[in-house]
Amino acid sequence: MKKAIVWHNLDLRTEWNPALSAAVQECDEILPLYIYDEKIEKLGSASKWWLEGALKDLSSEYQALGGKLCFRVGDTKKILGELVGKIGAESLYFNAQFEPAIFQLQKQITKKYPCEVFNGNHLIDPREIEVSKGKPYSVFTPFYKACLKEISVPTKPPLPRKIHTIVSKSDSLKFPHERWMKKLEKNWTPTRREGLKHLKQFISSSLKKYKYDRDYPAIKGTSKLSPYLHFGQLCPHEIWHAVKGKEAYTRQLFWREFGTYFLFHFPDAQKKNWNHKFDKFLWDKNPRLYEKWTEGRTGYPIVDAGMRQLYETGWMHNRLRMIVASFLIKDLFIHWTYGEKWFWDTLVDADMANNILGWQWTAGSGPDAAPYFRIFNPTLQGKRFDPHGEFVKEYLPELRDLPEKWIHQPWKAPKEVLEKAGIHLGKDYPLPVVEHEKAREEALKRFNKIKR
DNA sequence: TGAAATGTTGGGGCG
DNA sequence: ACGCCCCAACATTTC
Repeated sequence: MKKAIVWHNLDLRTEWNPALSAAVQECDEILPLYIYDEKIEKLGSASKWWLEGALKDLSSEYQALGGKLCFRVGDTKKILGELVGKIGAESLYFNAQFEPAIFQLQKQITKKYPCEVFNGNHLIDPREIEVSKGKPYSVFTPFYKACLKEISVPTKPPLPRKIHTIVSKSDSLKFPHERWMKKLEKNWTPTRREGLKHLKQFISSSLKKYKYDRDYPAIKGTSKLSPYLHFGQLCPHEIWHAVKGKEAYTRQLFWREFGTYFLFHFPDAQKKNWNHKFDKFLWDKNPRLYEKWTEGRTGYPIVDAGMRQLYETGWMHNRLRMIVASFLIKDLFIHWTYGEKWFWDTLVDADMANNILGWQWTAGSGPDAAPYFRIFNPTLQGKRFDPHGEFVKEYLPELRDLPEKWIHQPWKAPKEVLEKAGIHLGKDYPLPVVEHEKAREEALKRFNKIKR
């Protein structure tokens, strides 16, 4: 009788799960286990909400297979040690995680117990992409090309209709609920079935025009698969096969790989500027402005609409992530780590590596980053990517009656236009908290100081 | 996965 | 008819 533990991490699915498939094939009985360990990674609010739903869903997937998932809260090593002894497990099966803390933990576990480790959550293994001149890739395109040259994506691993699991006592699946999470319930269903539905729908209706549509927040042109991918309810391998050949989308899948690769090779980047020149940058501490940014009350409609979409739905369109990030950093001079924290807490797809890469990219301190002088003009970005103001009006109903011409710059609208639209600036909708043109000049000055 | 400043060109108005 | 000027429209450079 061979017994083993299947240790789930961010692979909350039974199908398309190489670790689980191998365990079921090679063992007589398994104990499927998920451990929530805050010492390894403390989740944000939105992630906790999603995790709870995803674990419920995983439980029911196991039930459908005639098995049962064990869920525990606490210290991973302690719990694993206890369970290995209790059930007499010969080995552990799991999919690799490459975030620094969990990677180190998995490494230690591997030394302690016989383990079978698989790559179930990523298209590439960051250790296997050849580094050039002894250094990891720090530019996306060559990295991407190297991946495509190396890559061989496995096909679906087999999983029997019925599996035998060992039942062990579980902790409660419930996280404390915040009132805010009601908003998430309205917008998301955190199950694999729903993820598959999104995938199917995306392929049939948006994939063809993805390259163009993905930049327009008013168009539902993106896949919205990110939370399902993050929690491993969908496997990147199955997405790869499903969208095969669509370069614009595949490229985005590889930005996720690049994020993982980047943080794996530069774990310090989690807290510190990857480019140390930026350590000398003069940031402002301005809690009042930061708060206005989080609330979507900066007076720049495209920024505010993005921030409110995030708060209302737990998700933000990619184009807007770039715009609001540029605004926080280059118009308000607030350190990127503040933005990173807010995203971590509120995004349902909050992913450590992607989040860090995204923010360092915007700040200019990351690899292959936007040059410091690349500063988004929120009015122009609005006009370009939400030309009719449809998106802005969806999240800023107070601007509903403002004509297209002024929708991205209400402060410039003539008095009578504002009156007719029923808007008293500074009351119904804020005046701009900073003047972009001046902020831009100031940003260039400050960036110039650290250039050299 | 920028935007502003500066440079160049060419058509049309006009003396 | 010609040259001059103006200024879009586009291209290039700079931050």
